[in-house]
Amino acid sequence: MQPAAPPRRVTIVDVAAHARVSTTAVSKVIRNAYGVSPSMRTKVTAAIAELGYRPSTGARGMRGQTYTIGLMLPDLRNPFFPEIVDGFVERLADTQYEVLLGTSFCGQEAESRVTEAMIDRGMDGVVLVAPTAAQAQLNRTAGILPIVVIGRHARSAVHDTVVDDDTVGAGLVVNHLADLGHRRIAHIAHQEKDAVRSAGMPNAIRAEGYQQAMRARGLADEIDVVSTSYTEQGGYLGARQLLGRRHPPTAIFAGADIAAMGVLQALAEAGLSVPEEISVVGYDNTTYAALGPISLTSVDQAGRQIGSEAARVLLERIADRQKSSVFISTSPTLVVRRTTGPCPSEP
Amino acid sequence: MQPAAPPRRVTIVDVAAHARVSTTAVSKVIRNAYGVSPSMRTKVTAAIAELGYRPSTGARGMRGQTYTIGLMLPDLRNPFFPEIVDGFVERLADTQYEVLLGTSFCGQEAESRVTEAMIDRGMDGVVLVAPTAAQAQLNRTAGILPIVVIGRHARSAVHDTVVDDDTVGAGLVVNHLADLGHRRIAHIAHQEKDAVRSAGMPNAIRAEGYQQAMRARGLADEIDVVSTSYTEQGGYLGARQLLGRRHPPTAIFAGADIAAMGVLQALAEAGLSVPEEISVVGYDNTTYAALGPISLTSVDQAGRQIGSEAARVLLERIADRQKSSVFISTSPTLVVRRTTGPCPSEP
DNA sequence: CGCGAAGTGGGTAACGTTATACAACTGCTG
DNA sequence: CAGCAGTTGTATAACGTTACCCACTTCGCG
Repeated sequence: MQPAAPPRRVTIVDVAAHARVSTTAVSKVIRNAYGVSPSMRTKVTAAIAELGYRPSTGARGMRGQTYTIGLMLPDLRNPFFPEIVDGFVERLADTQYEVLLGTSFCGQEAESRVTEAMIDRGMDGVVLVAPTAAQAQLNRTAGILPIVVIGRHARSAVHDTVVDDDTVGAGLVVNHLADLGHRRIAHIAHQEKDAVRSAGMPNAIRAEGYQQAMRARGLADEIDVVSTSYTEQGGYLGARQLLGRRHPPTAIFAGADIAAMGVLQALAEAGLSVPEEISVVGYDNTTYAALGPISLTSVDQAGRQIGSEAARVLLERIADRQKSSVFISTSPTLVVRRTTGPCPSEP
Repeated sequence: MQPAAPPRRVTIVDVAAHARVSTTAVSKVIRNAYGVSPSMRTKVTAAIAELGYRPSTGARGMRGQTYTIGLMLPDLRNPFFPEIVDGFVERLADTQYEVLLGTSFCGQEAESRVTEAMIDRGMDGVVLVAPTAAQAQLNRTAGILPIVVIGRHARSAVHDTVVDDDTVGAGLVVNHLADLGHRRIAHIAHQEKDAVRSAGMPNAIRAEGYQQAMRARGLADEIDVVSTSYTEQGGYLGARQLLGRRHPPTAIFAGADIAAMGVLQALAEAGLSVPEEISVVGYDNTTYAALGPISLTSVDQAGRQIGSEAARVLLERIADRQKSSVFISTSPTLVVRRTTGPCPSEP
């Protein structure tokens, strides 16, 4: 006895035969195209339901749209990205579009591989979150299909961009700490291997914004940047370095929450209590920051909003590929929790 | 002046013309099919490179494979899932397959929507991580395309399954705590709305395994299960409930790390020090647990291995759809960190 | 009543790829 | 040297859908 033969999929032809109409008619109905009478619609809809028909995306793609949008994330562990995804998917919820995700695992090569894969699969549009590809490469991709770039501060004429204003975010942090009386506020930055790449990337902007804000508060002399990486390890090493200073900072602004975790660990090992002896701030307001036992003051990037805006402009561009490109900048907010407090008075 | 017309994509016909061979020949080369001479291969490969040709997945799908595999995650925030993805993708790295991700946002409806979307897109196979669909539904899907189910303990004759042995995992926790002298070991479980659904799901197995292990250690009388949910809030509420007992537990086994976060928060608020006064254990060994300031003892599910095994069996099934189904069970390990310690002596 | 416009349905030719079948050629065997 | 088995390349027909065009009906209006 053979195991049940793989049942052939129901096609538009089957539906047409069942409803005793042409395939063209069925196609019109499923596309909501012009030229179908109500009675026709009823008949066809019924046939579709009875047969459980679902259009083949592959075949559709050969003639036009696939109703599929690709969203590339650099990494699945940073809890900030799901915020973007939420906002994005929510916006697309009552459209016909489906969202499929890809991840580059923070690698250049995988990033382009995934991007190409999405193009090959006929996606109607693609969102690239914090891509590391060269701008020229992004422009080339934008020539093939509509794309939205999230998190790169460079403007492009050929694709839309959505960013969070990291300059403002860094300013929020510095002002908050300065308002608490801190002067020796240090920053832990992420050092990109490739310096050229780094320009316009969030990490560079944050470091820049930090220095700018310090100067604005008359703290130019106190500027102290340690360049490691946005990792727990990077934060740990950065903090160790800062604690070794002749005059250690009274506040540390880590460029990312994950780095702040390493900072907290280093401080705990050094026997320093937070925030009594030293304050710590992160960036991204990830779920790490919100965890009760951590309760880290952080900058919230309005990820949902970013995702939502990205979906909006992508749909607009899919509808009109000639429209001029858009640059959207959202404003971050500061979430004060329990790792920041008044500057301890000097002994 | 018109903005550059969307350049038509290079097709197999273009390659064939450029290399002065038939499209069939090109097709054979890109598929590594039988019947191509070395010289032909060289010619075609060169033409492909020169033209930058990439096959259209949609068109391929109409005749056979799409070289695409779908991986559905219930949620993007649980840091355990990326482990599975890593192992999965790694295994597929040197195949032609691309992996695209989908997420159900822990919702029944979205789960089936995404699954259907993957089927419509002609995926060659799909991996479902901790799906909530009824078993009958899973079997139906398995009739359409190869699927691997991760995390459901029920065996199926029509699809492959990979699970981590949660019974063993719960046993590791209980034994570890009992070895430390604890007797009043409580468990915080996840209560599924739909009791039927719950059977075979990891949460149910963990609770069951906990009770089994307690009995095995002669602690049957101390069994104490609080049913809330695998969320920070759930852990918090569960812990509060346990602390209100006449004889509060000296150790709490939360069924998931995220719940353990809530437990730690509740303990901190109650002024109890961990692990001196009370021990806490999580499950999943997520990145939360590994964070320095948290340092939670947890059960590691070998996510990479699960993903890797899933990829292996999926490829096998794609190669031979008639092969009999496989049930793979991996063994968890206990990662001891700083939230567990000896049972405090009674005052 | 004639005629155009609007509305409705269908026929057909793509879209880019692969599976199948087959033709042409090679080299070997008896 | 006939015959046969491999080997190598090609022609062709799908696969499921949609865009385009055309035919037919109905209706309103001069």
